[in-house]
Amino acid sequence: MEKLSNKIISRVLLYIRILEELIKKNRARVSSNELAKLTGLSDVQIRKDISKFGKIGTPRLGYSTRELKNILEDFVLHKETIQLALFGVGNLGTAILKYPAFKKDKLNIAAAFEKDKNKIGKIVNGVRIYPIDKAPEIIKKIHAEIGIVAVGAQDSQEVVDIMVLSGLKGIINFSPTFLNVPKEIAVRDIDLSLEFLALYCSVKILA
Amino acid sequence: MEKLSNKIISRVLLYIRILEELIKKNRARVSSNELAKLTGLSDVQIRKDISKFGKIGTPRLGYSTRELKNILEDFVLHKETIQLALFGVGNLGTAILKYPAFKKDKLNIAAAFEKDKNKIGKIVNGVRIYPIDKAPEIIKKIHAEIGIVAVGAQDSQEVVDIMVLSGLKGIINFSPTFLNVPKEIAVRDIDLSLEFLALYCSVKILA
DNA sequence: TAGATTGTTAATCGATTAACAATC
DNA sequence: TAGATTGTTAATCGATTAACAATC
Repeated sequence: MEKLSNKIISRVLLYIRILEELIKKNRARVSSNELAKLTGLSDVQIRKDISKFGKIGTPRLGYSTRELKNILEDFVLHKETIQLALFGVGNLGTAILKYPAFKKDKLNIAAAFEKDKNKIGKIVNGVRIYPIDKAPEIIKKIHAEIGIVAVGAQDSQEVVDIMVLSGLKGIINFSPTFLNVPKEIAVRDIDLSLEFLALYCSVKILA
Repeated sequence: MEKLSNKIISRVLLYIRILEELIKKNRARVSSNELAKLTGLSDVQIRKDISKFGKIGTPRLGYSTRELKNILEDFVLHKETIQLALFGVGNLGTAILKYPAFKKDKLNIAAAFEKDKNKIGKIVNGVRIYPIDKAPEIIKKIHAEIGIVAVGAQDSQEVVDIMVLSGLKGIINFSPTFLNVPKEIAVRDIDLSLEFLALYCSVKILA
């Protein structure tokens, strides 16, 4: 099967969410037209996306919600569990820990690190908080592959250096700073600043 | 000037960030090549993006960091201040309130709403927290245009109904649920689930 | 003048949409 | 069989990259 672009994958994750809602409501079937309305995308795009996974639908009847969800999920979620390490358990870090994950067994935050001594040793949502200097040792032990930067801008580079040292292969960065990282490490920057958040909204509003 | 795509605008916001860093380090000039290294983009793309704003660079010398930053900022940030209203002051809501905004006078969270009575009346980062049922009244008073959904999945639809009622024109949704919203309201969904966060990272890692 | 870097035009690539054939 | 909906092929659109001319 041909490799899917990130764009398609992120739409597929959206389809999965919506299919779960429909299944919860005991809907057995759904048409591309209805999915279009629910997602804001076009029906053609949805059929095209789904067609990458095979001939799953039935003319006149649409798709089986359950079958479609299973097929999409099987593809999107890797076979092996990926372990993640969280750096920073402030408001943002805690929000991430508590955010619902729909397949906890495939992606798992295995440890969290903090500099605040009052938080060390605590367990938030099942995840234990360690001091930052233990990171290299613990990350190796738990085989974490991806690190999440949820510390303030002033601490982020320092934390990232430790992450690199610990052998992480990917970094999800919530800190609004430019990170110096060896290029073999994948970095995904996520910007929660008002400028970014409002971007698409306000462009549409002001257009 | 031709209208810019969201893709370009979000790169422009990145350029502004990096230019600010460079200015802080007293760098007067920067080449497209150096910006390419700092952003991970190609030098051609950077020159192409910048060329949309005019002939700003000087062959052999590159761009003036200060001039470029001012021009980009002037364009990206609208003239008028946009007021926002935040719904939900839990961990995520608090993180958003505290996240650094680089032009606070252009985008401003003017009020926050909560159902938790213990939080009502408090002020977080300069923003007062009101009970949710006051939302329609207060939103009209402060002329808020965009609302941020930072409540749990189970409360999100209820909160959104109030937002629609209050006359907001745009919604930034952090809740991992599908929202029922009249189509004249712009919705931007932001997914903080591990699946989404790890998406690009893990695809790259596992590729 | 020579060399480096910008800015632009043309080519390529990928994603979306339109049209329609296949199928239940 | 008729009608509705899927799946696919071709056309369009937009974004990126390559090549190179312009300029300091």
